[in-house]
Amino acid sequence: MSRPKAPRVSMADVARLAGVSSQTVSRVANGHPSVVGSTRQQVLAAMKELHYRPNSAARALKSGQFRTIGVILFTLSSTGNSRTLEAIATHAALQGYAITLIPVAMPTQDSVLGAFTRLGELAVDGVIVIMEVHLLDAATVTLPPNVQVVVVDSDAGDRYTVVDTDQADGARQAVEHLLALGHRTVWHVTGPEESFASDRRAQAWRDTLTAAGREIPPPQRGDWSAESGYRAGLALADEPGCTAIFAANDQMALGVLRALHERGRAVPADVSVVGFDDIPDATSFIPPLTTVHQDFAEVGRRCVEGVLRQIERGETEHGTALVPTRLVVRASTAPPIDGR
Amino acid sequence: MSRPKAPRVSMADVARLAGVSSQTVSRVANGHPSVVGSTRQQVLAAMKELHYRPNSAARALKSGQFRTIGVILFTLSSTGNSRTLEAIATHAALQGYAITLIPVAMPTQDSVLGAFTRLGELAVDGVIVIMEVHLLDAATVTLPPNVQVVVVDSDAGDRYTVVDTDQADGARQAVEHLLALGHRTVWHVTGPEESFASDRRAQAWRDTLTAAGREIPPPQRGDWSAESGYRAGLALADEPGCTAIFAANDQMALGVLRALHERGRAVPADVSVVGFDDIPDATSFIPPLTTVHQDFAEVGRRCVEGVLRQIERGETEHGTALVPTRLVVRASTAPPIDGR
DNA sequence: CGGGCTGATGTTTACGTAAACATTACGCAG
DNA sequence: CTGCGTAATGTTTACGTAAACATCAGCCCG
Repeated sequence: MSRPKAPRVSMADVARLAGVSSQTVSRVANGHPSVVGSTRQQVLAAMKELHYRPNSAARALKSGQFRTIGVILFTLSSTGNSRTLEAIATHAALQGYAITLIPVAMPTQDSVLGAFTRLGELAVDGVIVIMEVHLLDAATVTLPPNVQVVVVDSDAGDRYTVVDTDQADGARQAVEHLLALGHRTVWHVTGPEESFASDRRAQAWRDTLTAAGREIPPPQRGDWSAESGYRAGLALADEPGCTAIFAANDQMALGVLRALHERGRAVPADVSVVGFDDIPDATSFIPPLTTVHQDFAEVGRRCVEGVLRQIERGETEHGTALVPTRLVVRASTAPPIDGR
Repeated sequence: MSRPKAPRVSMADVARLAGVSSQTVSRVANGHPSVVGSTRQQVLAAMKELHYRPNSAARALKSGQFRTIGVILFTLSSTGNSRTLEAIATHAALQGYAITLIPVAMPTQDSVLGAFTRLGELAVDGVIVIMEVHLLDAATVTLPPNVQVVVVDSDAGDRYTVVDTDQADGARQAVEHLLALGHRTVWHVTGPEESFASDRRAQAWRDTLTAAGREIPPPQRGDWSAESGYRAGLALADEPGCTAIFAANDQMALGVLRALHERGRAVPADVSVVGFDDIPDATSFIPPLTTVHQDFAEVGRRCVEGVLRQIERGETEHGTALVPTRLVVRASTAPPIDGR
């Protein structure tokens, strides 16, 4: 039934039908000016009749460009990654670039190295790495020389072009919001150790408390998952002085909310909770979550701009571009009950 | 600082250094048997020294195959899509295939048509469409003849190869679970109209109630978002006879939980709630959500298998492959309070 | 009125790979 | 010892496109 041997239509076929040379077909395809109107019409008609589609492999071979950007990432399960990826794909498409996904099975240097090795054979002009950069360091040696790199989630702005959310400022806003409400100090649930974003948020949390002259409670280590937030929340629910919690992402905040609920600590009456990310579901948490809004779309847009600038203009300017964040106040934060 | 003109290393360069012909290099690269050991070693050494990487464009031009699968989807914001995509990417990589993302800006026929037109020029051997198939119908005519298609979220098994979760059976399990607990009937919050998955779940809900001889309450229309679930939940909270709600996905269930909470209806004491998807966060809802687990990894794996079978063996067998679902009972369901 | 110039189109070539075909050299059988 | 077969390697060619160069016709200006 199906014909696997569908013969591909080439410029030569179109040229034959239109009665011109294949070079003229090429000129029409690329919008070259020096083709007279009547000829152009003939060629266009022939293209349409034969359903001509340019062969991207030949085009890439000739031009040395693939018009494709590779995106290396570890997982799509985190909201941040998948939303950044979506924004990247959208903006790349707008610029006429396709996206090739390069998933890395596990966040180990071996896996990353493997991904980069494969990358050498892949048809990409540039790469966006959504990953902590330390994992990338070992792999750098094998990076094909023509491939440009932009990195998210890193502080390696001296060696790469880095685009990231302004993690520190977001965390500062969260902590200051809680302090401004009158809380004596703020407890923190962190992300996993390997994450630069988590580090950065924790550091800013510490710095903001220090700057305000507040005590720094021991941080609870999480792993971004709601489950880990739940465990941290159970621990914090038993801390008598804990009236304000800043969770490093919304999913852990969800877990914290559940733990507090189970232990009979009311939010925000007894304890205030702030998250980070502003995932769409955050408005429907119980109660709706005060959180730090990240502009993933903007991060994606700047990533694409960054690689394209490198690819098309050969500019390799390193440095870090920070995308601002914004605190969104909902119902999970309130002043503490005095006299506790 | 950077050298944009890094000259690409070709087989000819390797051949020169190794003192053989480029054809011999090709044979070594492709593991052809008739190359004697010593020659092979020389070539491999030369490859390593020059950091040779095969040029995929040339290879594709020669072979007519790109070893790439395109994935067309509308959005990554839904858990299902992004997790299916991740599974697809992982399995494709295992088979030596890359994934090219083709995002469609809006779920309109025009957008889809545009995506498919671009597709013609893209370097892909096959396509996986994660989208309701009706949107695809208008675009089909422009599908390049060599490209194989597998569809998710559709009942078009007579015209395409379709892989999907067994939506109907999942919904049936959810409803039967609630009836078995003793609820008189089950109310339903649906997904958006255009979604086949939503239709299918709603249909199975209706059928299961009918088969049990129960009354069928008017369904509440949602759009997959937690916000829409919240609105539906507010409406249902005021329904006196409503003791059991089946939401067509977990996010809408989250919204329902919040609405019930705000109206003072306890879950599961007053009302039981069941979701669909089993997103990781579902364990941390208040209370932890009983839901229908979808095996996205398996869906992704079968999609890849399906396209590859078509690409590599030219088999174009249509039909629908259903991936089974499993009800996960947590704390959001319980028998109704009698005498209401 | 003719030479050169410009604009439209055709011809040649190269991109990197790999199939198809050609050429060695070596070993073994007659 | 000669010839043939086979295994190893080299040479040619084609894939589809587009840059570079070549050709041709018409027209402007001296």
